Amino acid sequence: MGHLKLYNTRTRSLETFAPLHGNEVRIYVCGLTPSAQAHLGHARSFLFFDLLRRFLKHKGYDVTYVQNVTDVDDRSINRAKETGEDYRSIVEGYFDEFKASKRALGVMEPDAEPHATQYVPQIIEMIRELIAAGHAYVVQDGIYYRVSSFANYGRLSNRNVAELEAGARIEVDEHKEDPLDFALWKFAKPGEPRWPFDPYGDGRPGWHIECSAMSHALLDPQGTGFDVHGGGADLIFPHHENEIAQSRCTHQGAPLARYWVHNGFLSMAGSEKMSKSLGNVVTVADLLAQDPRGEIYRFALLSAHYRQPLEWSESLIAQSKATLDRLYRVAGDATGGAPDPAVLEALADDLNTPLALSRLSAIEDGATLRASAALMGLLEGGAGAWFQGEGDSRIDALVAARAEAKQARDFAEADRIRAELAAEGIVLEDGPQGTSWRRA
RNA sequence: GGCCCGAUGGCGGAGUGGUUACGCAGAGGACUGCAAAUCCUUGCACGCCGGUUCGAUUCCGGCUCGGGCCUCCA
Repeated sequence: MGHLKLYNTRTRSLETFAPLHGNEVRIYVCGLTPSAQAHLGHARSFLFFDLLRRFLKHKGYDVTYVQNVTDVDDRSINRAKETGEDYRSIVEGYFDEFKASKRALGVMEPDAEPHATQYVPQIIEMIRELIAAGHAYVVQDGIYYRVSSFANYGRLSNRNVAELEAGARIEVDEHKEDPLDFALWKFAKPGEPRWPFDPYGDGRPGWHIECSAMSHALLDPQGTGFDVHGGGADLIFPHHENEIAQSRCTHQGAPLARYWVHNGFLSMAGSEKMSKSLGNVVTVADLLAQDPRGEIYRFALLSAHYRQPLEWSESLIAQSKATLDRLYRVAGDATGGAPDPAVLEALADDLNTPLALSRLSAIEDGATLRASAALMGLLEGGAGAWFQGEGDSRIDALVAARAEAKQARDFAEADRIRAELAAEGIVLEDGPQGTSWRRA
């Protein structure tokens, strides 16, 4: 075991992880564009990278984790136009909601959460460099990256430019030299948010350049590359391909990141990838309304390997809840254990969480179980919190009344009380120390 | 059309060239006033067709089916 093996999209193989510099691990994950409500699929991605981060920290690495926020884009601007609201309040609203969801799932805060609009100077600087080097050109509606100027374009996603051009749709925008060229800067139309960029014109950054500029500013000021770049599998092309093109051309050709890590998608049962446009979304808030124990959903999301598709269903939730219930019973209130090597080994194997979760089930010692589960951010609540709720005097009174009835061998009354509680989702368990209760 | 990934028992989901995943659900038993929880026992499997092999769910090829990307996307 020992070393982490991680699947690298760039080489399409499992590699043994080693940091670029000493004990430092620098991770950049493409975050959210909060111009619409985020859903569970987004949560899955950030939950996975949270796990990677926790694991590397556990391994003793000094991890810096950066996750950006694309706080201005076409969609938020359009929504602002429709509703008359400021695009910033739209973005902030969705972003705050999503932060709450992440908290509920036990996802740690990133070390930095740069917003694109805070890095406009750095973005502009990078665009200037690209123009100066002949990698970008200015036309009527914006500034574009010249894909043909970068020989390695397509390397990450295993595509070649000729095929991409053959398959490219006819662009509405005929200002570009080539359909594959992408926007670095979009000139502002009347009423749109704008930042000055002399001498070319006011406007806003394109999506791809934001990530190149922010990872450079926060993780890699030397431009020699950082360790892990992550995101959803749908970002491989074109987003990450474009980032590489931009960054390598401004960093004397150094690779942008050593490991490229991508997670698979979440779908609804019998459906395609979860997405707003298909209307098949579930939000974390929806789930929390059903059962506020966010850990259930964390567990459920970890039950499939991160690169595999995961089909979300009611039965997955029920299974996760049942398993977690049992784990909490085994864990009890034990503390001070060390993680089980078998769990560590499973996680070291490309974060094989389904295997790690099954290893967890085999642990009999409460302290070991808790320490092992903690690696995945699980079982972090007290056993009492999970089972008992927080001392409800009404329920306690009913339980006491039932005990009396039992004492008097009035089982009809005892069962009536039990049924009454069961109707509101309270399950009673009689043990040697008396009766305890939990929420079903 | 191009590129990529997957196909395991009722469900989720590992793994392996020849013997057990594991969890949830189910069945039987113990315990219980009856339950619940717990413990014991237990049934159920490797998409199809070829090939390699003494032997393949595991390796190779083909096929079928499913998913993803090729346009904004976690």
